[in-house]
Order: sequence, then structure tokens, then C-alpha cells
Amino acid sequence: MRAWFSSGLRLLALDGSFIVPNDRYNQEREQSLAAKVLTLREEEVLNAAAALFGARGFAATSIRDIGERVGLLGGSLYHYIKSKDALFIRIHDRALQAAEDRICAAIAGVQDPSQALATACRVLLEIQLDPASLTMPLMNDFRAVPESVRVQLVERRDAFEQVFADLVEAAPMPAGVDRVVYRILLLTTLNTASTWYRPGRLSLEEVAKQILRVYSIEG
Amino acid sequence: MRAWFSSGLRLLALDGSFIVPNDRYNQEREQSLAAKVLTLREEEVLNAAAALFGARGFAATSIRDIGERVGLLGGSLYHYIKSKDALFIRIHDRALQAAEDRICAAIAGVQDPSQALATACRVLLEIQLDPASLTMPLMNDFRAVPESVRVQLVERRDAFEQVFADLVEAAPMPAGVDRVVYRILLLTTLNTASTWYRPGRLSLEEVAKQILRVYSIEG
DNA sequence: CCTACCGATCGGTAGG
DNA sequence: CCTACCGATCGGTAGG
Repeated sequence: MRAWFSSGLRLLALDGSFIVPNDRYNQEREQSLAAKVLTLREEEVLNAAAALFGARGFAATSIRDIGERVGLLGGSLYHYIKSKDALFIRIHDRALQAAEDRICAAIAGVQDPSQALATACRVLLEIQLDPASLTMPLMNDFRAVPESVRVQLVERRDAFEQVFADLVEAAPMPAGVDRVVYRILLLTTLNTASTWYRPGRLSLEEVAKQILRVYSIEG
Repeated sequence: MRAWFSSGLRLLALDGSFIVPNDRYNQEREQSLAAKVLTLREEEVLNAAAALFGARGFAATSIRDIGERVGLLGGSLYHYIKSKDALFIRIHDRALQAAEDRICAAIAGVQDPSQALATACRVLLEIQLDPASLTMPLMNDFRAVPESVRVQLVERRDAFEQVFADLVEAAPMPAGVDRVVYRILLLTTLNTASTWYRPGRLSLEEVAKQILRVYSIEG
């Protein structure tokens, strides 16, 4: 049995990765275990950064802002991150992987193509509107991001969207609708819902129902 | 007859304001004539700033970037602008006013509610996708903008969207669709089209037709 | 994890 | 319209 496993305390983070207490063994193995095992402190840094990137965007979020959220000075953050660019890419990757996992799990047993698409939409909307899973720094608007970073974000996002491309391909469409355009509009709608939705008049379920209705999905 | 009128050369800018050659009379009267009469140089500055804000967002666009585009050093720009914040608000206001004017002119003679909504959508899409009228710094994503600026942008944008609110109110909807949600989804779709559309497979007219079809608008 | 700092860049100003 | 500069802040590093 591995040391980090026998150490007892182990938590499952929102995105499916393990969180373990910060001990020497873990610090030494961090690199070789890739991104799978994180210390509590690392998890804190990622969550704080995700929240700020999501709220203000890449350019308007400073390393010192992120540090302040977790009680560190800016420079000290570099013990946990390689660079601001790499941090953003990492958060984006983890958020999309977590979303993809949740969506694939939710549609695994669904046979009807319309029902599968409806379910995928509902789960993505849940993720985008969940204030706790601020883990989603809005997959759009890469304008303020350096070019070299943007190409990596776009590549990852395209992979994620393939899930929806497949679902849209299989689902029935209104007459004369281009499936590529439809998929883009649908995903934009789901991904930007957090910019306007505020709990109150409509519940999350009602918003989901409205979106499915506008997009002619029998859910 | 007014001096600026008799000076002969007068151009109509994209957003409907007049452009006149830079002469002493004009410079002296600029303030009292409000924002209606602009020197060529001012127009240049606004267009360059609009293009950069639109391409990179507020936080990632520097005053020096804008200056470079018009052949000035950063500091020299302050002869034409009051502040970066004020510049952004001004561009946003002018772009929305120009869009509103074009849309209202286009739907003026249209009686059928569905036809009117379809026309408004087509014109807004044209504006958002016209590479020349980069005058539109994407009316969404105010995340990187200072709070004091954002409230002014939102206020102006809400006024603009009232045109669409009225059109959606009058138009027939699919059964069970909430008109407020519908309007938000429709406007988001039109306003973000420039983030994904590239001329090639589909023409602007085809994209418009697709959007109208997805949103069940008989155009 | 902090102190202390680097060079670069930011929005903006003074003075001509 | 430029030179020359202000104080603030940026991402990032060294050394402990």
C-alpha cells in the first residue's frame, strides 16, 4: 500500500482528483504522480484562482490578488504554480475534464438521443450556474489571454465540445437547421448563462426547461 | 449658416456623427457642440480604441497600444480623451446608439411582428459581424471593467435592449417560452456571433437564417 | 512562506 | 504632440 494511501485522510475534490494532507512524502511525489494528487493548500490556490479568473477574467486578475485570497504574498504562490499562464491552463483543463466526466456519467444510461442531449444540457447548465463550482472560468472569452495560452485553451475546449457534437449529430433537429451552427449556439447559451442568471424569479430547473424549449429539445 | 457647415468638407461617420477637418473653429467649439462634431484625429482615436477593446478586452488594452495605432505616444492621447474609463464608456455609448438607430430605421416600415423581429436580428448580426464596424467592443463581458464603469455600461445596454424587449413582446412565441429568457438568449446569440463566425462555409445571410430558424422566427 | 527586490508596464500629468 | 516623469502595479526571482 502506498504511503499517501495509508496516511488515512483522503478527500475527493469537486473535479475528481484526490486531496491529501501536506506531508513530506506527498511533496516529494507530487511531480511523478502528475496532477492527480494535490495538497490541501494546492487545492485552495486553484479554487481561489478559478474564482478570480472567472469573476474578472485573465488580464484583470493578478497573482497578488490570488495570493491574498489564500493568505499568501504574491511571490510565495510560485511555490505552488509555475506561472500565471500555466495556472490558467491548468484550471481550464481540470474544469473541462470534471465537466466532461459528470456529463458522460449522466448520459451513460440514456438511450433516446433527445433525452441524452437534454440531460447533457441540464448537467452543463448546473455546472455553469453552481456558485460553488466556480471552478469554471468561463470557457469563452479568451481575448485577454496571451496567444500561446489561447491555442492550448481552444484545443482543450474543442475536445470537450466533441461530446456535444456527437449528441447533436444523433438528435433530431428542426427542419433546415445546420447542426454545426446549432451546436455552437446551444453551447454559447449554456456557457454564458452565469453572466445573466440570478436565483429568484426562475429556478435552475426552470431555466434549463426554457433553454431546452427554445432549442426544440424534447426533454 | 454655421462655420463648420460652410467649411465644405463634411463626412458622415459610421455611427452617424459628423466628421469635419481639424480647424481652429472646430477645436474651440468641440465642447459646446457635445459629442456630435469630431475631428478626423478624434475619429481615428475612437476607431483604433474600439478595435483594440473589441479584440483584447478592456484590461488587456493599454493606452499606449491605442496611441501606437494612431501614431501617438500614450501621454499624447490625453489631449483627445479624459481617461481610459471615459474612453471606453464613450465608445460603448456611440456603438450602441449607432446600432439602435440602424435597427429602428430598418424596422420602421415593418408591420408584421415576426418580420420586425427578424429584421432587427438581421441588422444587429450584420453590425456585429461587419469587420469594418469594429465600433462594437462586444457588449458583453464587462468583467475586467472597473465597477464604476460597469454600472454605466449596463445602464446603456439595458436601454438598447429595450428595443428587442418590445419586439419580442409583440412577436409570437413557441408554446411555454418565457419571453424574458428568450430575449436574453437571442441577444447573447447575436452579440457573440463574432467570437465564432468566420466567412467561408456560410455567408452572413445563411448564418442569420440559421439563427432565426433555431429561434423559431418566421422571417 | 517571507523579505526584498528585478525590469517592465500601467494610467496619467506637467511643462513646453 | 513630445519629453520626461510620477506612483502604482505587474509577473516573476533569489536567498533564506
